[in-house]
Amino acid sequence: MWLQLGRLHLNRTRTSIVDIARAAGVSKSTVSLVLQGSPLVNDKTREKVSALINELGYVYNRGAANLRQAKSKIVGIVVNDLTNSFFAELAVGMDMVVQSAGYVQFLAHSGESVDRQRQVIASMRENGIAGLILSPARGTEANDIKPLADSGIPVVVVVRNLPGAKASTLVSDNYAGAKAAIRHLIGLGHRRIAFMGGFVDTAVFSDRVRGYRDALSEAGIPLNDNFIIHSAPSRAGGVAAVERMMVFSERPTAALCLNDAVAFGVCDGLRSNDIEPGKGFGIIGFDDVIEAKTAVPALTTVSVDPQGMGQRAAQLLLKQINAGQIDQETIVTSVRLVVRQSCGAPVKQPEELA
Amino acid sequence: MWLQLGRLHLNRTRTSIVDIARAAGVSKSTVSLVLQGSPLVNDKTREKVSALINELGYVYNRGAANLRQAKSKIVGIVVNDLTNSFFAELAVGMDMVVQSAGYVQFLAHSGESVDRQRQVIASMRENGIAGLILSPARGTEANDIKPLADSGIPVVVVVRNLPGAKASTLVSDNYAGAKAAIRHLIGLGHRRIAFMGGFVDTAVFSDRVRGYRDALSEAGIPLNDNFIIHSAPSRAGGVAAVERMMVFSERPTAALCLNDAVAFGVCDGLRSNDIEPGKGFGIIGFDDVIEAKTAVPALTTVSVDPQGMGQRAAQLLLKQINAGQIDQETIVTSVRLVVRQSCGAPVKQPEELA
DNA sequence: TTTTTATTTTGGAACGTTCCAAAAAACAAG
DNA sequence: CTTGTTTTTTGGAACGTTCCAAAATAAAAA
Repeated sequence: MWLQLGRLHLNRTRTSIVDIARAAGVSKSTVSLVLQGSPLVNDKTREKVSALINELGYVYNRGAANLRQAKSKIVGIVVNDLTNSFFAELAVGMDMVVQSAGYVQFLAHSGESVDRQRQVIASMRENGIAGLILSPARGTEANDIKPLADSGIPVVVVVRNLPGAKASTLVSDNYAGAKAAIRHLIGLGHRRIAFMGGFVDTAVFSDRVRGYRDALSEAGIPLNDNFIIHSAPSRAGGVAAVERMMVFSERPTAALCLNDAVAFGVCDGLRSNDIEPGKGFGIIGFDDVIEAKTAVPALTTVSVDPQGMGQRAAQLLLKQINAGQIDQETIVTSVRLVVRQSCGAPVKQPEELA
Repeated sequence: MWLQLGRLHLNRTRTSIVDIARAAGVSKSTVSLVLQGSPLVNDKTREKVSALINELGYVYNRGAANLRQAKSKIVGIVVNDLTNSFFAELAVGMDMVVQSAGYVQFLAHSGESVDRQRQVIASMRENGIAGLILSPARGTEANDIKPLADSGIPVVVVVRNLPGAKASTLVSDNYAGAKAAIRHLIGLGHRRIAFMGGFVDTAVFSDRVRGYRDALSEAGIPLNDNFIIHSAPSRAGGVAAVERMMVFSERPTAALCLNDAVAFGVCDGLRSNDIEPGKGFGIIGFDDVIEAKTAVPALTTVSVDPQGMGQRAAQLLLKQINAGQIDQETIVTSVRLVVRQSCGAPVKQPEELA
C-alpha cells in the first residue's frame, strides 16, 4: 500500500540557533549574541545573521533560554472571578503592563475555589513563572502561597488581603471609601441607611462595613444590625437583598452596596417592587466599573479604578522580579466618591407623611 | 566592612531530579520514571522516591521536559475584549477545560488591536504553546496566524471567523438566531423593527443583519435601511443608538441588538427618554450573558452560551493537539431564543392613536 | 546449581539556549 | 615586520528533563 490517506506528519524540527549558525557560517554563540542585541558583534555579521533569522523563519525558544538562565519572562495571574467586570478590568490593567514589559502571563480563574487555585498555582510554578499576582479566592490561607514565597518567587496579593502571607499587598482604601459614601448619604438627609451584599468572611466586607458603622456613629445615628443585609456579592445577590429588605416595617431609604454588581442588582430589585432607584431610594455602589456611568440612573459609586489598580499591581510585581529581592510592601490605594444620579435625597415613607 | 545591609540573596538552586536521585540512592532515570508514574519501577523504590520528593519540596521543571519532548502543556488564548462579559465568560469556559486537562493557558487581551494581538501571539509562540485559541481583533487577517499554523501548531478561531485561515473555526449560528428573534418580534405584532449596534466590518454583524433582513422580507415587511443603526458594540454604543433613533419621525417599536451589552445600553437610553423598556419598546439582545436574566426587565435574548462555547473550543483544540495532526474543522453552534420580559408587544405611538 | 526469562535500574546523549574563558582576527603603534 | 591592543568570534560546559539501549538483579525453570 503506497497510498496513505493520513495527513502528513511534519517531522520538521523547529529551526534552532545552530541552523542559523550553520547557514551563516558562524558559531552558535555569535547567533546568540545577535539575538540578545549585543554590541560585541560586528555590524556586517549581525546583518547577515539577522537576514537568515527572518529568512529561515526562526523562532526563539525562550524555554531553552530559561533553563539556562533560571529566570523566565512569564508571570502568573490568578483571579477569583473573571466574570465579574471588576476583576476582568483588573486583569486587563495587569495585562497592559505585563505585556509591554515583554512578559506574558498565565491568567487563570479560580472561581472562588481554593482547590482550583492551589492546583493552578502549582501548575504555573512547574511552568516556571517569575512572579505571581493573586486575587485570592474566598477562604485562601497564607499557607497556600507559602511554598511559592519560600522559593523566592515574588507574590503580590491584590484586592483582598491575606494576613500573615509573605507577600506584598495592594488593596483599596475600603474603610475610607465606605465612610465617605455614608457621609454623603447622611448629607442628603438619609437617616435609615442599609449596607447590602457580601459575606462576613472577607476583609473587603469587614473594612467597608467598619467604614459604614463609623460614619453612622460619628453622625450620632444609632446602628441597626438588621440593616446589614448579607447576600452574594453579585447582581443576583443584590436582587435577593432587596427582597429581604422589603419585609421590614421600617425600611431604609438608602443603601451602600458592597460593590457595583450588587448595586445594579439592588436597582433591579427595587424596580420589580415599583420603587425607582435614585428617586425613592438612594444607592451607592463600590468599584466604579465601566457600566456605572452609562447605567440609568447613573450609579453613584466609590471609584476604585480597577484597571489602574491592576497596573500598579503589575508594576509592583515586575519591580520585585527585577530587584531580585523581595521587599514586602503594602499599598493602600486611595479611592474617591463619584457622585452621579443613583443616590437621591430620601422621600418620606407613607407612615411619615403627617 | 563586614556588615552588609543588603538582603540575603538566596542562591539556593531549585532542587532537581538528580538531587532526589542522590538522596534516594538511585539514578535520575529512575526518579524520572517515578515522576511519570511508570509501572516499570518497583513499589518499594517508588515509595522511597516519592517520599523524598515531598520532603525535599521538589518541583517539576516542565520547561526542561518540554525542551526534550518538544510538546508543552501550555495553550494560548487571545481574546479581543476581556472587559465584555461575553468574552470573559468565553474565557472562563476555556479555562475550565484547559485546566482540567492538565494544561495552563496564556490568556491575553488584545483590546481590538491587531498589533498587540500580533505581538502577544509571537510572544506566546516563543514561550512554546501547543495550540492557540483566538477570538480575533477587528481587522485580523488570515496572515496573522499563518506562521503559527504553518509550523504545525493548531489554531482554533472562535466567535468571529477568519476566512482563508488555516484554522478550525467555532462560531454561533448568528443568522438563524437573528432570524428567530425577528420572527418572534413580528409574532408579537411589531412591524417597525430596528437593528442596533455594531459596525459593518465584522462577520458577526453581517450574519446577524442578514438574518434580520431575511426574516423581515419573509414576512413581507419592507426594509428600511435607516433602521439599521450602527454604534459601538458596547453599552455606551446602545445609549448612542437610541439617541440617534429618537429623532426619527416614524420610530421603530422594537429592536434586535447586536449583543446584550448594546441591549442594556438601549434600555438605559430609552429610560432617559422616559420610555420603559419592554413596555413601550421591545428589545432583544444577543449572547445571553449572566446579567441578562436578573436585569429589569429581564432581557429576551438569543442565547449563545458563551461558557459552553469556550468549553467546546478548548475541547476542539485539545483534540487537535493530541491528534498531532490538524483537521480543519468548522463548527457552527446552534443558538436558541430565550424569551423573557424585554420584548413587549408594541404600543401605538401617539400619531397612531386615532 | 545453571540457564532462561522477567523485572528493574542505569548511564549517557539529546533538546536549544547562555555563559565563560580563551582563541582569532583586525588594527595600531613601534 | 613585530608587538601590543582592541575588536570579534568561538568551543564546550551547563541547565533539568526524557529516551534508549543495555546492564543488573530477581525470579522461574531446568
